[in-house]
Amino acid sequence: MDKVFNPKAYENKLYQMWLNKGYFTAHVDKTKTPFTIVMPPPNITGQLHMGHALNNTIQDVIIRFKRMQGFETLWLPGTDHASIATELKVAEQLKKEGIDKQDISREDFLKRAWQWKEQYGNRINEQLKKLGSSCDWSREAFTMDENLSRAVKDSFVKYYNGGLIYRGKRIINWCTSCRTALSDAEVEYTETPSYLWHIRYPLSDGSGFVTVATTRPETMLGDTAVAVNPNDLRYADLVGKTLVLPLTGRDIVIVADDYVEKDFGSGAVKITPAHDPNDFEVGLRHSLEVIKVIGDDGIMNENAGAYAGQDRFTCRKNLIAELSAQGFLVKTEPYTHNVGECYRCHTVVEPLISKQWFLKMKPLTGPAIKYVKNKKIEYIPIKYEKTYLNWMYNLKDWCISRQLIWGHRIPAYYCGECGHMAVEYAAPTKCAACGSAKISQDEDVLDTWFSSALWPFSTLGYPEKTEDLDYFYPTSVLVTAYDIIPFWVARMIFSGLHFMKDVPFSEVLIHGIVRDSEGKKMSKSLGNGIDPLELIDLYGADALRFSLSTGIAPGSDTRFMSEKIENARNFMNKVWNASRFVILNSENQSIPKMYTFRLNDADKWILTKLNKTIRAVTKSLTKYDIGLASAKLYEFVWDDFCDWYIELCKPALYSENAEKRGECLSVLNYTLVNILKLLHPFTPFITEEIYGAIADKNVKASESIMISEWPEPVKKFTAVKKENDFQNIMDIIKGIRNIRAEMNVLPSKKIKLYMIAKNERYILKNLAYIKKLCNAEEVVFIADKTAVTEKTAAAVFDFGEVLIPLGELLDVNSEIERLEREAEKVEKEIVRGNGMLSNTKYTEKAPKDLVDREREKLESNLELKKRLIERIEYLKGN
RNA sequence: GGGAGCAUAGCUCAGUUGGGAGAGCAUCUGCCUUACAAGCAGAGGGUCACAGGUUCGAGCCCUGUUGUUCCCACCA
Repeated sequence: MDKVFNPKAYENKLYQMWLNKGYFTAHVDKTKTPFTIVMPPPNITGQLHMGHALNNTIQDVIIRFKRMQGFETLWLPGTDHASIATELKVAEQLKKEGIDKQDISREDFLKRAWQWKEQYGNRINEQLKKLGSSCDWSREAFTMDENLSRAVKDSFVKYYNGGLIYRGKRIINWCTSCRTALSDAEVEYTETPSYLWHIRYPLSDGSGFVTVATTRPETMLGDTAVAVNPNDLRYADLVGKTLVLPLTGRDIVIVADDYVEKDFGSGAVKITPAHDPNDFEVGLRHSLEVIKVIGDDGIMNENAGAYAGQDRFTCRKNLIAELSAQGFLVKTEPYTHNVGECYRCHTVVEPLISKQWFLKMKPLTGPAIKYVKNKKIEYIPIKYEKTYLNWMYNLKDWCISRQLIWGHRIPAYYCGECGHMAVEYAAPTKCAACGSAKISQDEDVLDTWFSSALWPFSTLGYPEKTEDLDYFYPTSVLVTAYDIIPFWVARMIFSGLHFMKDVPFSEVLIHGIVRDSEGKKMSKSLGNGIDPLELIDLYGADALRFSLSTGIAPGSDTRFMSEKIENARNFMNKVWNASRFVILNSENQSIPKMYTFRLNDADKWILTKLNKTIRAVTKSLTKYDIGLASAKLYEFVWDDFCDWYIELCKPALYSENAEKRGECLSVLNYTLVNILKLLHPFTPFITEEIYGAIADKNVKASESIMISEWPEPVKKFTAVKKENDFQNIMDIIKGIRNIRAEMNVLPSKKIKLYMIAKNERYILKNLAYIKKLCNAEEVVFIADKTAVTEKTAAAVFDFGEVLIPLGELLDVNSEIERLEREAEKVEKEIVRGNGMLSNTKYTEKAPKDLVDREREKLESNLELKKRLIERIEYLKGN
């Protein structure tokens, strides 16, 4: 084994070994309980970033833990076709070749998109393998695979036949750059400083004017009314009259509508039904004309009169200038408001009226709310349930059609003769109404998220009734970041309930996002992203995984800091070297099986600690509290096992007694293997590599740690009391070390110790530890401190004293001061303990074992105080 | 406008059912002690944002205040 751990030497090799052995592949096995996770499918445009690394580390920790616990685990990977994102990438690629997307045929574009998929679609999966992800690649899915597309078509037709999908003209969010409709969830709002322009609309009869305010003046060309609040006395007698729309000369009517707030602005609102959702509603209520003035490309259209052909923002500028010149512009007020942008290309979204396909939300959200409220689906942490419910309550119908090429084409067919529309699973050959064969399919594709919503069951074979679907659905836990709850989690829930009549998963584990060291979101535009692959290259996949899974609390964001991964790397090195120590010492030794020999006090101590760690880690992982589990492990491995137990083992290991050596190695190997197992879900590579090198056959039951059994606590010995006793030995060691350090005794200097102890026999039994760990060469037990005439410093305990002769190194006065400080501390403890125990309410109400412990503490403190005072008196007397 | 979170050591963060405040990094001291200097031993450092309340007991539960972050809505 190398002196320093070297992940590059084994990571790829081990992953290949796992693959070859088929450990990742799940089987339908009715004798076992399934545990299933469907991976949030990364986009085929994607490259592994820290978010993926965190998300997949968490999933892999859970899956590996459950696999070792004996569940039939399936972690199902796959990728998403990412309609808009991919289409943008492909169009970009074409542009570099001088080809405009509009200029090539649908078929040619699709060919290119599939080429992209072939070329880059698998990139991220290869990167996930580097991370150690133990997913079942044999079941890998892609949202546009034939069977998944079948699920999409099937569910669309079912929704349609059930009256849940309809086609209609509504105001939708339109991206003028992607040239497609977007759902509400796909619009990102950013606060943007702009202006509120106040414009004067003259009354047709010349008797005055009404002032309206707007942030989007260019839409006034499509105004068909001005609305006021019905209770607004200022405008009461104007309702029904007409105004002349400036610059157009068109007459528009004044209507009264509750939507208008009296107190905002002038209390009069221009109404553009074609370009604003609220105005559209007003328009419906008052049967207003709908005039669309902005085209799909963001250019003013023929209805914009003189402004036709101008870009919407150029038009805005020109229009303002003209209004101002003609005296219609009353005021220009600075105004900051939220502007919607396309979540993919960040072009300002234009609300406009358009004929689109919608999925009705109300019938679907009902069950989706009920199942979550009834805890059939549990959010972890629970606070995200509110985020989800809040979103569900306020859902409007989902615009699911996209004017894109790359995606699932909508299975609606139109007759070229009579216009009859049919929504069918398979394309009809002739029109059902007129018999014509002139049938064409709807040009639109579906929102990417429509297919993502079916992921937990489409990947398992739906709509076929497959064995997989039967066995693995509902899945167990969904692991994802909170930012995707509306897009994905919510939609999977209502889709699963609707089509499968059962929840898609029973738990949703929400984690945070990885931010940079200053707490900023990592993004391409900021250039503050950190490449996980570089980190793997520098520190190893295990270090990256461990740094991502430690110090995190469920649901909260983490900052990435290089210190953190360095620390994780150091920990890996620690594990490596501790293992090296055990393995090298085990060479050519005869090692007995555990529990065939008498355990010594140090063994009992470490095994008790191991038992506690096994319980704690298992409990935390069961609750998916990855951060807590890894922290407990870290502490046990580094502090208890490495810093204490290994050191305690050295006297025995370096002794001539082969039997003792073997027994010691038995406990060392046993503890080490358990540590490796507990650590394996977090750091699979290093633990597998070390497991392979373990020589003690007694503790190695399987060929790979990955498929070994999860540790169970051993109830064989009641070591709690022993642990306390051994704590005395550790306290003695710590006390002596402290004095040595404070008195500047060189570590290499051997010292002599005098001991006065009530539990002399126990200490005697464990004396070798004290001698070794304190570098003491001689220990003399005495009955009374007066037996020592040398100048000594003292470590004082409730059970005795350790006197360390220091000769001229010792300044008696400062030793007295040191002991007095200690006595003071103890006195405080005594006052506190007395206070609590004299409070009858406490002794009555607090748990009995707690009170007992408090009593014991008080007693030992009283004893300690007594000894300290005696010691101080003694020194003063000299 | 509505909702949620956060505030703990110099920094970044943990903190289980309410039962004597923790880690890493940084700082200070001493050590290459035959697993590990990516290390070892020792030390210092906290009014758990503030003010109330519940309780025998509060970092943790309740109310309010201040600061801060995020999500949703989109009143022109």
